[in-house]
Amino acid sequence: MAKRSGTGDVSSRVRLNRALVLDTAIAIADESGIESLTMRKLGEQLGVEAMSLYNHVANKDDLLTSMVDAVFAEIELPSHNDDWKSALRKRSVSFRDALSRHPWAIGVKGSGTNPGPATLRHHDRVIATFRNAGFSITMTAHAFSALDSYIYGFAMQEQSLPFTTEEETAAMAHILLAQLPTKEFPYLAELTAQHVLTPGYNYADEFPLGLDLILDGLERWL
Amino acid sequence: MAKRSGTGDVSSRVRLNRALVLDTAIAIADESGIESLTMRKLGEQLGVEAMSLYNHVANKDDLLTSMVDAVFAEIELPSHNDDWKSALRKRSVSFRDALSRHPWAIGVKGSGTNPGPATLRHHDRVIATFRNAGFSITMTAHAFSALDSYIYGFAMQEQSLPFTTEEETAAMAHILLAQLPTKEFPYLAELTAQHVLTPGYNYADEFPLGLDLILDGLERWL
DNA sequence: ACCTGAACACCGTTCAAGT
DNA sequence: ACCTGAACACCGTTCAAGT
Repeated sequence: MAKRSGTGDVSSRVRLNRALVLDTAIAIADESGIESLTMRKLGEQLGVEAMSLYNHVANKDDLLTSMVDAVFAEIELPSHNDDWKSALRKRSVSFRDALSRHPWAIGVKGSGTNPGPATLRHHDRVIATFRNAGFSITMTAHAFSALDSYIYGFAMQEQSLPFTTEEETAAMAHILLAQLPTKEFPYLAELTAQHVLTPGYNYADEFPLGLDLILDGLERWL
Repeated sequence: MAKRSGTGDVSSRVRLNRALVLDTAIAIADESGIESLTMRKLGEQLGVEAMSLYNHVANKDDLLTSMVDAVFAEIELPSHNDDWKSALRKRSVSFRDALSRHPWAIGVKGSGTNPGPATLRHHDRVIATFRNAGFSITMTAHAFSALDSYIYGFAMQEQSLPFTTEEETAAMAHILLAQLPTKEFPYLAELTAQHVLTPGYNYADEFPLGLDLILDGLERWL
C-alpha cells in the first residue's frame, strides 16, 4: 500500500514493460531534470525496486539512448506534399519544439553512437527531401550539417538560459544588469538593457530568423 | 612517496592554488572525459585528499563553470583591424577549435547562468563587432543568436560522432553501413556509402561551409 | 519470467580534528 | 591557513534468492 503511492494505479498493479519504463523516465526527466532521474527514483515512481528495471532495460545508458529515440519519434517528418523548403521548415520547427519539451535530450552523450530506429528514419527522410529537391550527395551532407547544427545549437542556448517566461526574463535581466560592470562591458549592457528588457522579448522568437537565413542560403546553393 | 605519483613534482610539493586545480581538472577532462573528473581523482592527481580541494573551489559546480570560463579565455577575440566579417570568421573558427580541444565544455549545464569574466568579455567584443559594422541592436541580437547557435550545434554534432580520425571514420562507417537496413533507409545508406566513405572525408571540414553560409546571410541583412 | 534484499564499489560533501 | 580521516547520504550495478 505504501509502495504504490507513485503512479496512482488504483486497481491491480500494472505489469511493468519497457514502454511504461521509458514513458515514466521521460516524464521524470521533463519535470525534474535529467540529473534527478536515477534508477532508484524511477523504480519508486513505478512502485518497484530499482533492480527490477534491469529486466526491461540493459542498463542506464540503454535507458537514456532509448529515451532520445522516443523524442525523435515525436518530430514531424518532412512532408512529401510540400516543397522542400517548407517541408524542412516545418520539421525544423517541430524538431526545436521537441527539444524544448525535452531539454535533457540534447545532453545525452552516446546517443549519436548508436541511433535508434526513429532517429534513423528521421535522418533518412530529411536526406531524402534534400536529394529529391535536386541537391547532390555532397551538397546534401553540407546542408544537413548546417541546418541541424543550427537547430541543436539554438536548443542548447535556449536551454542554458536562466529563464523561460517573459516575467522571469525581465527579472533575471535586471539582476544581471545590476551585477554587470557596464563600464567594462558596454555593448553587452546595451544589448541587455535595450533588447532583452524590451516588453514582449522572448528568446525563442529568434529561432525562425536564423532558420530562414539558413534555408534561404541553402536555396541559393541549388 | 606513494601519494605523489600523479603529478611527478620532483622536489618539494607544490603549494595548491586555484589555477593549479583548474588546469589539472581541465587536463583530466580533456584526456579522460568529463565523467571521469571526480573530486577524488582530481585530488589524487594533485597529491592531496579530495577534501583539500574545497579550500580552493566552493564545490564541483564552481569548478566546472570556472573550467568553462577558462575555455572562453582561449578563444581569439574579433580583431579591430579586420572588417567585421573576417574578424568574426576568425573568432568563430577559434571558438570551434577551443570546443574541439575541450569537448566537455558544451555539456556543462549552468555555465550560462553565471558566466565568468572571460565569457562576458568575449560576448561583449562579439556584440561590439556587429554594432560597429552597422547592425542595429535588434539585428545584432538576431545575428549573434544565429551565428553562435551554429557554432555550438556543430561542435555538439562533431563531439557526438563515434570517430575522430579518418581511419576510424571509415572503419565506423563500414560497420554502421553493414548494420543498417538499407532497404528501409536508402538515402541514409547512400549518403554514408558515397560521402562519408569517400577517401579524405572529415566531418570537421563541413564547418567553414555552414559558417560562410551564415556570414553571407548576415551580410545580406545589412 | 519477473521481482527483491543485500552487497559492492563508487559519488559529492560535512565536520571535527589535526598541523 | 590549509590539509586529513571518518562519516553521511547518495549513485549504478551484481548476484543469489525468492515467487
